[in-house]
Amino acid sequence: MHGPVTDWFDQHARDLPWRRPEAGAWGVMVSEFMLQQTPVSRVLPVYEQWLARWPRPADLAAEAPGEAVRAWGRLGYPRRALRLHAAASAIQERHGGDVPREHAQLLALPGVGEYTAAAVASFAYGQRHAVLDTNVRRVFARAVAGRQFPPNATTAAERKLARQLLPEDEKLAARWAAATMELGALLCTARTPECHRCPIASQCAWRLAGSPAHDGPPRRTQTYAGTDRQVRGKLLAVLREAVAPVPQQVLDAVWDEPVQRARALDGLVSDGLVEPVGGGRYRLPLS
DNA sequence: TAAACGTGGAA
DNA sequence: TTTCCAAGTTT
Repeated sequence: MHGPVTDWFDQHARDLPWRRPEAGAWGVMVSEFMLQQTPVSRVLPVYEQWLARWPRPADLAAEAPGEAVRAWGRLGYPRRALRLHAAASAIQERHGGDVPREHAQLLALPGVGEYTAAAVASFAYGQRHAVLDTNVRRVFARAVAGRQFPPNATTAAERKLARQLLPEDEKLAARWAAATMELGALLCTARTPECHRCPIASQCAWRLAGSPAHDGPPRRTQTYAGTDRQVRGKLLAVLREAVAPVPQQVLDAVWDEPVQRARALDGLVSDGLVEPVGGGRYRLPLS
């Protein structure tokens, strides 16, 4: 199935800015942080702003972490901004300002997990790594395992399968990784897959089995309304827009339940996303 | 291992 | 209107 998939990719791959040669490893890394749990369409404008403002890791490392949080805008999960800033600092201190090539060194950076380390090594440096994101896992679940959806958490069996399917040739392996991910993102989607356009529809185990509905344990869904996360989001939105420290009283206006509001603010402070400056005032972190 | 962690667009 | 979903990591 490799040929059809990589051929399809050559014809249909999106022209995304982080796929252009000028993006470099830093561009790839920034995009990978932003794309964690966030759609491409929302990442695009913020990515352009970040790369224009901080074209190298050293440029971001020289800024206050709060500026990263501010520039993160409404992408969500703002701890990613903090971790990307910390990763830039680590790259500056430990790697002379260059994004490391070694998977183990990438993995040691803040905010870089199994997926992101493999993605940067593969996409930026053309190395041979099994890149297992939600798209690839879904493609393999369907094409190989004959199931509609992969398990909730990545399993050893999935990693083994991904390694087995990885072409031996390094450059081909990197293309395969990008191609399987793109296939999952564009055609083999979660909700309404476009099997009629899929280059491996005739070999897909799930289709051949009659496209059976998901049976295993229910897929985890998350609530949001009324949670601490929603309160944190409202608090941080005020602080992102503020140019000066914000009085407690202003923050109090975003949520009426005082216990939950205090808990959310404490959480933001302990996460390093918010800095108390005394006198009951708060701001995005300067250090 | 499971829960926490944002946000907004599409179905 | 509600639910689902989006290139995960950390604890």
